[in-house]
Amino acid sequence: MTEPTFTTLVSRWYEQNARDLPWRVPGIGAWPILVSEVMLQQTPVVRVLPAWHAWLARWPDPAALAADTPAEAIRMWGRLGYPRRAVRLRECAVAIVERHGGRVPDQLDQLLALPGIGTYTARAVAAFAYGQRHPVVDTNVRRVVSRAVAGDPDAGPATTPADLVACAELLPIEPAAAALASAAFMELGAIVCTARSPRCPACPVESVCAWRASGQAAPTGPTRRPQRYAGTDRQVRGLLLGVLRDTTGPVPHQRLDQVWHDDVQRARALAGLVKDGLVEPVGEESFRLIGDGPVAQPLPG
DNA sequence: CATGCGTGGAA
DNA sequence: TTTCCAAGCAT
Repeated sequence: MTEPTFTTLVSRWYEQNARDLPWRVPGIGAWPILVSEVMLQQTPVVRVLPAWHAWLARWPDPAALAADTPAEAIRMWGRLGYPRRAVRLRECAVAIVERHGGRVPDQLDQLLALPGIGTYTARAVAAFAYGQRHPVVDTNVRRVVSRAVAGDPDAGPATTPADLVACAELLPIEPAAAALASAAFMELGAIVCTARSPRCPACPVESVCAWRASGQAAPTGPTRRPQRYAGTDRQVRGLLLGVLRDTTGPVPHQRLDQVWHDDVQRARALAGLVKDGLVEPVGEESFRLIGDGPVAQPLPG
């Protein structure tokens, strides 16, 4: 099999144009890469950068995070959004300590079995941290391949097995080159072949792009109307968690009552936070971040 | 497999 | 001002 022109063009472009992101530093280690991948799930790079530095300064390895409380993980998550990821990342650290001696596993099935690690993240860690040859398929890669190879302006809403096969066929045989190609596809989608306003004049594969060749039909908008944020349970959860995050220990429910007027919705949101393992009741009157209790004191003497 | 799950900045 | 997200995951 010959290495496709498309892949070499994108890889060369990447070598010249890649952003120098800290988790791309050679030899950075699997744990920093894993943390970056989880933080980057639905959160923009510019907001991840400071949180990533702070997180790794405090918890340089899985064992350090596993030994701390979920509440502190939620606090250090700051306002990255989707704070369940913070709790899952800590659970992931616990599992890494228990199952793998504190070292991030390098096998795809072992990675996939960790909390908060799905198809994309497992493959990203295996490829970027361990140099293995796996297709790494995120929304950027699916869009790039959909356009340049298939000629479609948009990719499907979710990654399918067919997407993995299509991407695998684009990868060089040599594992390190394959990992670089995957990073290059992602970068091209993030920087040039963006969803709404692709910068085709700056694209390294404009000359071989099927979408371009077929007249570049306009991307169609989202298939379904996205849920509005204002007034949703999501917003109320965010407000409640904001108070709990900025307070150490239990918060009386009267204080939580002030964040939202609708009793029914507020109670539902709070119950959701408890159900999701982010918050726990303390007695009859208060709530706190999960595990945000007094640390066990060593006995005197 | 369609939904729920935060956030803050760009268009 | 309102809209639309941005390197997904779990259920």
